[in-house]
Amino acid sequence: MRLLVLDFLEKQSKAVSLTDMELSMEPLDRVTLFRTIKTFEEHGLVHRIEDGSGASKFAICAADCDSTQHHDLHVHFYCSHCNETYCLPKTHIPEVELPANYVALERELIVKGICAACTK
Amino acid sequence: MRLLVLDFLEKQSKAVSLTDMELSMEPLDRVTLFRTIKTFEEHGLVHRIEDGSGASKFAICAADCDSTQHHDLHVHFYCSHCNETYCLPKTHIPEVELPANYVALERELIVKGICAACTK
DNA sequence: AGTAACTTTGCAATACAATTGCAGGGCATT
DNA sequence: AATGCCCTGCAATTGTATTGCAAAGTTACT
Repeated sequence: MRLLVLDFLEKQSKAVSLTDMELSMEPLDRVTLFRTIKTFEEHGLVHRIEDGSGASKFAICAADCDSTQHHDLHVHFYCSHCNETYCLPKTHIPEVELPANYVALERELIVKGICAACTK
Repeated sequence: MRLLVLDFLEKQSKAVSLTDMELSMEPLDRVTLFRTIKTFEEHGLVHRIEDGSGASKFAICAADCDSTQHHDLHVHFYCSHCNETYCLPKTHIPEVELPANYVALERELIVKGICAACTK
C-alpha cells in the first residue's frame, strides 16, 4: 500500500494534499494515508508544504533528506489562480541573516503568483 | 471593539493566533474576532502567517500595505522550542528567480529554529 | 426625536483538516 | 498452533475555519 502511495507521489508534478490523494487513489482510507505520509515525512521521503490553502500538501523529497533534517531547500510556488503548488527544485532558498542568538534549522520560501500554465 | 483588537495586536512582540487573542481578550466572540481580522487583512492592516503550527497567526503590518498587496516582505521566524512566531522586520526576503512564465506576486519566507529567548 | 439603511456583534451550526483509539488481518518467528 | 508485531480501516474526537441568522448598535436623513 505504501508502495502505491509512493508511486503515486512520484508521478505528481505538483504537491498534493491528503484529500487529493484520497480521491485519486480509491479505495484507501484517509487515516491510513495520513499515517503513511507521516511515516514518510519522519523518514525524510516526503516534505510537507503549507501553502496557505488550508490543507497541508506533500511532495517527494528530491535530495539527501533523512529522518533528522530536510536538505532540499527549494522554493515552492503557489498559484493563486489554479490553487496548485509546485516545487521549483532549481530555485534555491538563499541564506538569511538572523538577529543575534537566533539559530536557523530549516527555511521555507513560498512564492505566490500565477504559474506558467495559468499565464497563457 | 476593533480598536481593542488593533491595540492588542500593536502590543504584541510576536504573531498571535486567533485562539491566543480569544483567550487574552475576553470577553470576545471568536467569530467576531475572525471577521475583524479578516477585515483587517483585506485592508492591509495585518498579515497572516502560516508557520506550520496548524493555526494561522497574525501580526500588524509595519509598512505601506494596502488592500491589494502586502509590501512588508520580512522574514518570519518560527521557534520550534517555544512554538512562537516572530516577525523579523529587518530581515528582507531576497528576490527569487522563477522559471519562464511564472509571475510572482508575493513571497513568504519562514525560518524555523530556536529563538534568542530559547537558546539561553 | 424618529425612522430607515447599513454595519457590527454574538450565538448556533456547519464544514473540513488533523488526529487518536481500538479491533481485525496478515505475516513472520518460535 | 501460538505469539508478537506491524499495517489497515472504521468510528469517534479534536481543533480551526467559516457561514447563517437575528439582535444590537451606528449613521444619515428628515
